[in-house]
Amino acid sequence: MTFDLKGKDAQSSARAGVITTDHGVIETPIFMPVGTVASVKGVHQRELKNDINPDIILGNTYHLYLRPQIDVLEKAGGLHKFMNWDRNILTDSGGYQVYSLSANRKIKEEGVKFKSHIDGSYHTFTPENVMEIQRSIGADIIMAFDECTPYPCDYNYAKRSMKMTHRWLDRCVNHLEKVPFKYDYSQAFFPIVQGSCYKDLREQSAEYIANAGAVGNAIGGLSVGEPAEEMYAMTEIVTAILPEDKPRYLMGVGTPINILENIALGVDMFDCVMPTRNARNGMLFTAHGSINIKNLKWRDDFSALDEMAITWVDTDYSKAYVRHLFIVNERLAAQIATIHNLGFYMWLVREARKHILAGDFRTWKDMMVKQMDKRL
RNA sequence: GGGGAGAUACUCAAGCGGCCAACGAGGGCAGACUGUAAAUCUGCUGACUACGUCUUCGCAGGUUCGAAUCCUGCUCUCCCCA
Repeated sequence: MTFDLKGKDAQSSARAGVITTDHGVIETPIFMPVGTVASVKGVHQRELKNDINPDIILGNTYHLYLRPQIDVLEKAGGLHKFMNWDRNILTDSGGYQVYSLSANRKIKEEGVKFKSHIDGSYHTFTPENVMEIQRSIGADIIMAFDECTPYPCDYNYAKRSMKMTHRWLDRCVNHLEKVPFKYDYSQAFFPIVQGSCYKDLREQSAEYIANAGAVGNAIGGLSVGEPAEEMYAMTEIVTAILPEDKPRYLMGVGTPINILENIALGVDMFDCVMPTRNARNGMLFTAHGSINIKNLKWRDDFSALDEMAITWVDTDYSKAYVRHLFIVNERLAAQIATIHNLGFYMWLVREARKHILAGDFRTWKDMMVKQMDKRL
């Protein structure tokens, strides 16, 4: 994997670059749609490719390990072939499940013991076996096994957890050297900065991760309930320390505004379930803020779903019709909303890239944030 | 014509003397959702001059300190027999 910086914003720390892998190029800043269990929920791969057109999507180690299980992915020839996606894939390591499934797991130095939410069976994830699993899944970018700490998080716990995540990182790196690529393309490995919302811990962690010398670096443990200002403060501290010539991935972020603000702080990659999950729940993101299309006020509004017409669903369907589909619980509602939301997120980061290259990102970003902050 | 069952809020449906403005489900309205245990979850859903007051459980009377709940009559619905 390589990363070439193509330009920097004249008004902020935003950058535009190109990541190149064996599955193609990724123009940054990028938003990566989340496809946890080998599917970006609600859209066909053909729609994803043709209408939304992301350079890279996400998969999840924990969920794919449980179903369809690793032997199936190996027999299929890797996740790309299994799901018929020939562009880039990044897999999260299961570190987020350490946080989100906290009721069903136990953390030890050796690793994390999970109780499967599907059949109650017990499974242990260690830095070592997570690396092996990710080799078998075969994503282009694989993530270190970490602990995503909750918010708020006691300082001493955050510090201990961060240090364990660092030790786990060393174990991931050491073990990865012993496990060759399983398919005919290479994989890049990203370590993850932790440290909760503590400035000194974030600095320590960013330095530790920077010293690991990876081809790309991630910031984890944010967007877990902290105020946006704290998130930005942490990102700013970390991006100042992480190497400039490597892509920076802010995990799990976020709202359209979160993304623009973090691009301004020097983040290159984002992923979030928000455009897909919220689409299924009737929330549409637009350049003028988000709307709940299920609300009564759209009942007889026959105007285009979104005048911006970023994707074809925006003009093929009216607000009243899509509201009706949600009200009568038609699956088509979720499909239309998902294409719309992902289309909007992709538009947002592409537009950001243009403005970075033009040198006026900050001005554009401030205008967009102001515009999206007020609801329709 | 005879016998039986039943009428409860927008709908379905509990309740069968006081803890009932009335369980539950649906529907309706609104909110939440940030490396997906989420096509999910939460709240509200008789009226109002709203920590209280008022009008509700087919209709009209009655019994009782007190009735959606008991009694009488009426209206309507459904089932069985002729």
